[in-house]
Amino acid sequence: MNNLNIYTKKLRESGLRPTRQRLKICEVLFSPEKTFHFTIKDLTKIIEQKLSEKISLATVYNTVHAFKKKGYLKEISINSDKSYFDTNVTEHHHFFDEDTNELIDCGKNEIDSVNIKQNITGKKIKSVEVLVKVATDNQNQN
Amino acid sequence: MNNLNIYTKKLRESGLRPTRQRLKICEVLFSPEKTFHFTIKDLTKIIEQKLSEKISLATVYNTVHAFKKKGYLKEISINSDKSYFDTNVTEHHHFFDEDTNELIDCGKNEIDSVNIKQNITGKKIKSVEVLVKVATDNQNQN
DNA sequence: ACTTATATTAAAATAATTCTAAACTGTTGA
DNA sequence: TCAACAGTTTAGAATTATTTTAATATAAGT
Ligand SMILES: [Mn+2]
Ligand SMILES: [Mn+2]
Ligand SMILES: [Zn+2]
Ligand SMILES: [Zn+2]
Repeated sequence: MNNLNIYTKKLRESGLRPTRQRLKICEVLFSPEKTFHFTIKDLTKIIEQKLSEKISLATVYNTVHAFKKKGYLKEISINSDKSYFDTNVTEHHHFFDEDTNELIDCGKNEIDSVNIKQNITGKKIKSVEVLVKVATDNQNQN
Repeated sequence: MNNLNIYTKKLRESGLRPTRQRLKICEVLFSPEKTFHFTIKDLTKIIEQKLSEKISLATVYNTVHAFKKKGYLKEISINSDKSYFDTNVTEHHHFFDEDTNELIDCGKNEIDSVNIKQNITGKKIKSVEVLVKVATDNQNQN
């Protein structure tokens, strides 16, 4: 079974119609061997470059949100004014390079599992994630 | 020495002129006994309510960024399209209530110190913070 | 094929934040 | 004391990410 059929099946199973646009976006997001992080702008650029197809910005937003809702993408909290998304949907930690604004996965085995002693009444823990900010040593004294 | 003099001194020492607006904002941010989290919108609302003074939105932004640069405020990474600020500038962890969008401090003693085994070549760790997302148990299946 | 619910689209709307450029004010030193 | 200047405030415009709108197109079931 080729990728297209796999994506078609995956989408149908999620109750999402396998449209031309969604299949193209699946191809871009899920065919790379490695998972990666991206912004909507990044994704739009990749689509423009790798595909002959033009996909409207609204559709890119719609699709990314639909995929997130289905659990095929994760949104990452970064100190920034734009959203980052992650094709690695497992719970994991990140390094954030403040010099380059680059987000780097941190292997689960690189950080001991975080033990939380406190709990919020009536609330359940949905995720526990660590963000390690890094930068070059020369502290910028502006 | 009253608060105003303290803030005046603090600002002067930072190379910031103790203007009427900055002193008012200091009062709002730093006189409460407890630290707290806020957005620019929150702060603007507090200023409108608690103070006779009107402070322009641009000045609120300018001041918050100036205070952040001087280390009197911290910006918090939340999965959202607006920035949260924290008057607690010590390194600490947070709970984020996904139902209410509320940010709650997690005592340093409630989470064991996080040990990072990986390191990024040429980069220094600037901060290590944990974000615990919580929500009511009934998972929303939308 | 026909129907209908879904999806795509361009364009407009929204919302947070930053920029601009003019007016204002705190500080300094003659 | 006060002129001069750098730093600050301000309203409003600009920018940017994201969402909404409403019209058109398409997938899927009959
Ligand atoms: Mn910012
Ligand atoms: Mn969002
Ligand atoms: Zn990741
Ligand atoms: Zn806090």
